[in-house]
Amino acid sequence: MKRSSRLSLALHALVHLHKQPDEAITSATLAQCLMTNPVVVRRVLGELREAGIVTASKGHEGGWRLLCPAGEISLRQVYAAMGESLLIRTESDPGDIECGIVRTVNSVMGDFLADAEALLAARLERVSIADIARQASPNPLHPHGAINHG
Amino acid sequence: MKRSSRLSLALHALVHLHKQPDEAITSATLAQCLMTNPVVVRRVLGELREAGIVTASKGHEGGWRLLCPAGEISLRQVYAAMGESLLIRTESDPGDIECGIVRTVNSVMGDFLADAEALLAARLERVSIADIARQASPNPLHPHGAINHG
DNA sequence: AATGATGTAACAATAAAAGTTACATGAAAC
DNA sequence: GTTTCATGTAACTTTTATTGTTACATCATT
Repeated sequence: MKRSSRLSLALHALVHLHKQPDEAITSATLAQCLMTNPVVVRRVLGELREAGIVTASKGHEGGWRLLCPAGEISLRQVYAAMGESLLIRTESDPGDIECGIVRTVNSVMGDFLADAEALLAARLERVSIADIARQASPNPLHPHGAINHG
Repeated sequence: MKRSSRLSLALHALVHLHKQPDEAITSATLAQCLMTNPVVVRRVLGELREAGIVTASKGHEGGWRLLCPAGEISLRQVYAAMGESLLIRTESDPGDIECGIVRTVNSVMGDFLADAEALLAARLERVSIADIARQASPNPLHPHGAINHG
């Protein structure tokens, strides 16, 4: 895994959980699907658990499940749950603050980013996990659309 | 300096150049203002030079100057010149591409980010370096800022 | 020529993210 | 109640991106 891809990981995992609603999926299995480590999966899904999107059960037949239908899980919820921003912070060192120009640049960019953040959230609200799953395999009857990837 | 702050650095430098239009400012001087290193300044301003926003002259009395009035330099131009995105890339490893779900997640997020990028650019277009300079230290004598034409 | 600036390569230091190991905790099966 | 298997989490290592630094070639001006 290379970049800041926790959001991607989360979305990917959620689609898998959506596609297999009958039984819980373990971190180890998901890790194989996502080509990463079980602990990384737990870290990411742990945030989704705290946000009430998924649930985890221990022991035999344990693992992860969705807590609500995939059509009701918006990307905005997932995004918010991850506690990270799609926007890069542009602020400079606190030490620079004594310079009025730096303060203003930080302020202008801060306002701008806050604005942009709200805009992004509004757009993410419109897409659900089910939308992604649908797009991943539009027609389950067609062979290459219906493969159970993993 | 901590984070991805090249855009902030660029804006800060441009405001300084705007405020001292009579003489060129050296990388060393700017580095002091921006609390960073002369080479870093050259790297950042070098991109602005390639974008036609500033010019650099060598030798005695050399340094950096604006190529056009600060009121005509939009943050979008500066943003584009930096060749970086305010949006974090969310794609996973190329190795993951064999999985249809990963492809779809990457595709969905890619489309979304491209869309968002255009939106950000449109908003950055509306703010100029002069706007930031004005906000940093409003000039009581010239409330609208002196247009440096020629 | 001497001076003083940029341009750039090469490397070091730093910080952020992800990967890994190890183990405690809890739930279900036997 | 013991065993088994899963999560929860801490601690550490590895990797990657960014920035900082040094060094020096290049070029313009005096």
